[in-house]
Amino acid sequence: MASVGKRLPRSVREQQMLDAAIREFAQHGFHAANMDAIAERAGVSKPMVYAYLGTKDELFVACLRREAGRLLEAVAGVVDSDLPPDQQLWRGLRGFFAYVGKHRDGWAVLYRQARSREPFASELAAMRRAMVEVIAERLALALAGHGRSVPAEELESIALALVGAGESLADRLVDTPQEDPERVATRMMGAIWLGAERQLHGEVWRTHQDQSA
Amino acid sequence: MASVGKRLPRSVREQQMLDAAIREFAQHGFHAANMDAIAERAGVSKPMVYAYLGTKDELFVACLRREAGRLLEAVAGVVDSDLPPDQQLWRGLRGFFAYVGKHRDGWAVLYRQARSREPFASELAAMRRAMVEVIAERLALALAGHGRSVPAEELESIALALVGAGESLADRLVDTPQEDPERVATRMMGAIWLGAERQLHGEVWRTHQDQSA
Amino acid sequence: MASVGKRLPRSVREQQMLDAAIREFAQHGFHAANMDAIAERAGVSKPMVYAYLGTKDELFVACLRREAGRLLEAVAGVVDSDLPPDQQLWRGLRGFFAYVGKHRDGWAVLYRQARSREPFASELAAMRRAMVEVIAERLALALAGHGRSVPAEELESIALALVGAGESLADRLVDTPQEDPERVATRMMGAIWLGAERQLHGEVWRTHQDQSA
Amino acid sequence: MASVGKRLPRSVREQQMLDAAIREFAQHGFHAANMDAIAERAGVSKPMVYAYLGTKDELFVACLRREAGRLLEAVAGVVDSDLPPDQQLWRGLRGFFAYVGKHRDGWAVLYRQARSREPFASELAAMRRAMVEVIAERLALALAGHGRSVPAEELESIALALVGAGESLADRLVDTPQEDPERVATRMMGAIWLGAERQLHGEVWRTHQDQSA
DNA sequence: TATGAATGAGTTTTCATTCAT
DNA sequence: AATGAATGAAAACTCATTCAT
Repeated sequence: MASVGKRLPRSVREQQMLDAAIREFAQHGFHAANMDAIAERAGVSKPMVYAYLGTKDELFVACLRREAGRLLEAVAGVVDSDLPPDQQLWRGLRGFFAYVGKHRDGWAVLYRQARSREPFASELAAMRRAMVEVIAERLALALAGHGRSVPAEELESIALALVGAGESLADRLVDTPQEDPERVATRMMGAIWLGAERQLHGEVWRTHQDQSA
Repeated sequence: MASVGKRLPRSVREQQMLDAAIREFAQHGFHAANMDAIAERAGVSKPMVYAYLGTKDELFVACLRREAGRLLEAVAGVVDSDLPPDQQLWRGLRGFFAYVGKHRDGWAVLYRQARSREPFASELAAMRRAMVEVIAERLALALAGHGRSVPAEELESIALALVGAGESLADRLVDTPQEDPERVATRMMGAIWLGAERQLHGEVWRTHQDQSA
Repeated sequence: MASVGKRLPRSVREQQMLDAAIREFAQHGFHAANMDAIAERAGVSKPMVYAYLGTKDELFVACLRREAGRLLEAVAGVVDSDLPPDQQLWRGLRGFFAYVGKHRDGWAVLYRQARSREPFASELAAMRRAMVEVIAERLALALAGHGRSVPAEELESIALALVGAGESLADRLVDTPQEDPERVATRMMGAIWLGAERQLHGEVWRTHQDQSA
Repeated sequence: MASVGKRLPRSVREQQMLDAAIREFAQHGFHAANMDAIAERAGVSKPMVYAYLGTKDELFVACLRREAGRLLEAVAGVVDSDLPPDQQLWRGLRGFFAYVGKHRDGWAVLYRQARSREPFASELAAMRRAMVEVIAERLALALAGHGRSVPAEELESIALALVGAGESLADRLVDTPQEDPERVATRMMGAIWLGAERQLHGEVWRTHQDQSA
């Protein structure tokens, strides 16, 4: 259906299958996704899918990995570790939202699926932790540059909140065709960075803080 | 198994079933959850479950609603709309994390499940939107109190980021037994509010902002 | 198909299913046997089979066990351990062949199937070993009664040969409708016992034995 | 994998394939045996297997035939029809067990497998019948040499029992690496021949025989 | 000669769901 | 009110077998 040509080399077919699978997974969710449907979308018989990409689980993981890789490239390609931290953050976010906005069927949706379904959740959780680590580290570097330091736990919470906020905005971006990735990135910088910066400069929010101080 | 089929009144039975269902859903996820298992956990035969709570989907929705209701109560019970906005936020967050921390099998898990699975996703999305609205509104009120205003879109993004950050931290809270809800709430205030406040006071983050200013 | 009645108690249905399964297995062999066909033969839907008797493997084992039990009863019921060993052997054989002859679809065929297919083979091998042990023991007792003894290994080989001969004759019995179980038993006694007796009396066959001695 | 696709002559390739197939069949049984695996073991692509040896069934039969032929040679090569019957039997058995002991994969797998699986069973049954005939004939000749005769049916039963005992011992031989073929053959002669001889000499076992006589 | 690519057809197994009692 | 008995429907996965190159 998707293609007419027969007898293509393996690498090509695999990409077709991944494309098909990603669409199907994105549309119906992991469970409701149907191996028959995936095969049909790819213009291939089911056994080919199994032969090339294995089990449904394995196939899903393959999709996840391909999309994660692409996203990573898209982000890594625009972040330069010599820049000041807020510029890094900004570029990273812009790259991230741009990618998500461009591939509305890709990463973000799979990610949603995977987060709640073992055995993918664990794998994803690891990726996520890695990303949180990276961000926390950048923040620590930025602090060090200002001669300050903040407890690691604190930093991780900031990073985690940041990631969560990013996911949340990405979700909306995916579901809202007219939304502009660049604007989303800008807003997120506004919502997050300004506060993070204050924290990094030593300000603390306290239950009974004196607001005017 | 859980109880000895004692000819209980309908409302009690229903609660038992919901308890059982929530555990099962939390443990295995919506799809892998098994109606047989739920019935057994509830100490009831399957037809009873169907008679009282309907289809698997309906049952899940019932679970969702009960937990959402309880969470809402928990939060609404501690927020007083006469307080200054940051205090409202703080109390709301504390209530939220406290509830999530106490019912690790409840809301957060169902929520995770539901977000990626139609037809629940839409319903959840609605709840979520409502919550974002509420928060955005509070922020607007606070601003008005300071004689300022910010475009509605901006406010919603802030609120959305806030909600996302909250979910993210709640997720970790659920998965991390030793984590203390109070501390999580405090950190979140730090990570978010400080920044939101700056935004609310008119500061803006810009691509080429002058960092030293 | 086999029955018309609906809504029968579990125990009855289980027997019907076992009957059906045994026929199917006997007719087509384990692998080629078809769960659909078994269900149909039993006049039941497939899920019932799975619900009551489990997996194809488990079902086969259940068949095996039922038939083994019946055979055992049939044999044990006619052997009296107070009789002299040759009488025990004779009665055991007669019971065995009689049973096999009467249930040509039952034990012998399943046994054939099972011997070559893991994971049943191991289980069967155990039964077989047990039977060989029992026979070897009887032989040892008989010898002791005559004040003689023979190395255990030797005895086991005799017993094993005996069992093999029995299986062989049983196989033919199953495939040869006109054959008479009683006659088969008699012949086997002739072919085996006369020789065993000589061995038990101390005679030995040797490569270069003097035949006239 | 086994060899490096060297453009070998057909006959060689065929033998390699048969070797591979026999191993696979022996290891997994006919059904579970996998054509892919066989091809891989043979270091050849699947279409080659089909081109040279045909269908899975045909391939199995080919294996069967090759092994049967070799076994036959091994036995026929050592039996001299001028020898006295017990010597013929002895040599035959020794040859048989020696072969089985040396080619554990061939015998066990093929023969064991084939006995329970149509359409091979019939073919095997024929071989078996032939062998029983041959043995019965030898026995008849031996009897004639002594001026005696025994009903054909009787002889066949003896032969059949003999074959069964042989198979049984062969099976154990296959499963018991430390067992010595020569010893097995000796024991079988002891267990079987002594009795057969008595029968051939006119003794009969009877239900109520006088044991002391 | 030799093979990577491709598939039709079938199997076991599982579940949500509903009668009949 | 309550349940054991029963099933329709579907989904994942496998394999022997054959083209097209």
